[in-house]
Amino acid sequence: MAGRVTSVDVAARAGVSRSAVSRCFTPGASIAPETRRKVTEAAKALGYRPNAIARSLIAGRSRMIAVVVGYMQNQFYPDLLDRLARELQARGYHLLLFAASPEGDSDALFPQILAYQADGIILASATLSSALADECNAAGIPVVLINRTTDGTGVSSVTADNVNGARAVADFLLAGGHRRFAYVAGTAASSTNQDREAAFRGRLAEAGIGEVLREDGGYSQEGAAEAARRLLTRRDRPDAVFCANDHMAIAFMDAARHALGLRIPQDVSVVGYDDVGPARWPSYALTSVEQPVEAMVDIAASALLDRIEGRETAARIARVPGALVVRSSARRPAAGIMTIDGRDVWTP
Amino acid sequence: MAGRVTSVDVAARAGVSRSAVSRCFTPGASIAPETRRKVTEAAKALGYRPNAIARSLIAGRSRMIAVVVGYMQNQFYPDLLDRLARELQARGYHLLLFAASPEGDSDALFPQILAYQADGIILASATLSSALADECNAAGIPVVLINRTTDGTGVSSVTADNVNGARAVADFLLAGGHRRFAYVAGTAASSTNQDREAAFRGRLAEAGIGEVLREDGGYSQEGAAEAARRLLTRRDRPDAVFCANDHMAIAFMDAARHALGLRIPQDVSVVGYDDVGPARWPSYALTSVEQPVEAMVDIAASALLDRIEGRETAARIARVPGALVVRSSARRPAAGIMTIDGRDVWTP
DNA sequence: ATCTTCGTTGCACTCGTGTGCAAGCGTGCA
DNA sequence: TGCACGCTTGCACACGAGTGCAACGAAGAT
Repeated sequence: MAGRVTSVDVAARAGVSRSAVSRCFTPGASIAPETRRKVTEAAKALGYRPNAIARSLIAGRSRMIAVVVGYMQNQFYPDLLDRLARELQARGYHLLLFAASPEGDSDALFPQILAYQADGIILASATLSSALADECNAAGIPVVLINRTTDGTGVSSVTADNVNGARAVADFLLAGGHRRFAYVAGTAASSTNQDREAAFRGRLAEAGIGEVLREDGGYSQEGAAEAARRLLTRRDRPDAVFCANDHMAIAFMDAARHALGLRIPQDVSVVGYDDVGPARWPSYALTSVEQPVEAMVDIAASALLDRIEGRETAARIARVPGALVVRSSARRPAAGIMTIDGRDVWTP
Repeated sequence: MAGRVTSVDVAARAGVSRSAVSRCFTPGASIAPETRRKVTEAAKALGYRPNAIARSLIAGRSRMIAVVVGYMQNQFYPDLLDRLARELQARGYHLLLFAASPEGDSDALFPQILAYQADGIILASATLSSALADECNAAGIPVVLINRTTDGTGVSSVTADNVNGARAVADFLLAGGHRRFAYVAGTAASSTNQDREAAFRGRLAEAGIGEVLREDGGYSQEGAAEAARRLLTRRDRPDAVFCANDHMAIAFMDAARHALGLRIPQDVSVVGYDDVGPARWPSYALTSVEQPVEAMVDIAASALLDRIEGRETAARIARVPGALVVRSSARRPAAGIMTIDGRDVWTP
């Protein structure tokens, strides 16, 4: 029962006081080398590990970060979670995972997060209600949103540079000679979706394209497949479709090919957003704007920990640029594509 | 600063002792209705939430379950994690997530799991070293392995019924008239891989097939693609390939089609294991043995919580059956396929 | 030899909550 | 009316560790 060893046991065996044991495990505390040796030895012999729970109680910091995720079908979120767990572990923090129910009653999570004294909270979902973020912020818990922004002040956020990303998609499709455009939307209320749609339409409008078809895919594959059926059976079928994320783009492609018998990109070009793993699978070879998971995690972790550890008090709003990775799901323009590190990238 | 409200504040406002506050939030404690009302009112007014950390300290139970995952590329694991988080939340537990490094030095996690006083631990990976499981078990922490078994006693495990699953694959491929078989292996040391391979070979041997080609895919897509290149460029190319999981089967199919120009299933039949989301995507339509996430999570959670809460002391070894879902990545036998709940299932 | 100084140590209090124990109170029965 | 019983309640201790404070000892300075 190694789990039941306390500092009292170690102190007794080492012949010192309990304070000495505590100081031995507290970096920077005043302790004689000889005492440290005795304590370390006794601790090892007994298999002693300081109880993080008790430490949290007195320190007022749990070194736990609550992470709330919505759904995991979109490979972007598992990747994010994986990186996040490693990054936080490396920095001495741990990750308390909460799954928000799809209906968005994530408010029920607030008391639980509070109860566990999480030092910070990361909301990783484009669709979570921002009420949770505001509540936590009001309670004094630093919050970082990933893949979403909010109007509430004091809340940090890390997103892709959706505006420039969506503009690049518009430029890329225009350069490819497309004429009839469509947008398959994610959840309309999500800021990420709004930014992508507005920037895409805006750039097209600058180029004189006023009409952009629109279908709501609700960030789901069923929604995207349905959108494909509706868009691609129109008489004035679009020849270029921008899906709000890869997860939907893949379902869109599958529906176009297998349900409607169309060829990609000959009959219709498809572009996604995220550049997740499956986008690279040869069956899709999806042209997509990358959302750099590593960079986003680094920034999110730093923003959160800087606030938790008091190095900074202001909220940080970060927009991370990502390349438009060109593969073969969309007609390629004659110029503007460069190969960088083995990837074809749109650089007009 | 709603987070700084303690039971002392609530007691003062309600005009009762701190004990009364505690009892108000302890199910089954002796407390008068009127007192409860006063406490509840004061608590609500102050935004009081019992501190789970302090509660854990005194109760000796943290109501946290450590979950260790290996990698998240294989969609099975995100799905598992998602279900697990919801199930544990529903039962009043929370999930402390640990990402094990791919090299398998997951032993560094042991002290951390111990320090946080996790009530139990779930190891969700086919490839994690069982040393961690044995250490936790020795420390008196209930352990459940998912997707892996171990020889160590006292450790519960939940796996698919790999033996019957792999046998079904062999039967299915034999019924489809295939002659030359190959197996793309996962990590050789994983019990899941061993079970699947042995059962597959065993069943084929019973049918008089002694030779089964083998390539190691190491549970990675790169490995599977390489395996495809090696197997499918042989003079005696196999006409039926069983991949140890869907994640590899998908990469195998992509390599076969796009790198080698083969048709599936005309030139080669492919069968996977797990029946993850992408297996259903029309581009793959992968025939695969299902690994029922919901059932596995239910069993794992019950097995763990029954031990934690003292209802049971023995370890439980569960093998969950899963159907062989027939799609079009493998030649279909003339008979033996039934449609159940909209799925084509192999039922010889 | 005496005083000062600095590093080290232990005492005791603290974090926020659960709970055994005994006292308090009200009620029902004889 | 008196007694016993049961439900409530508060006191006090416990959980396991961090830390300010004062005392202690050794070493250096005068």
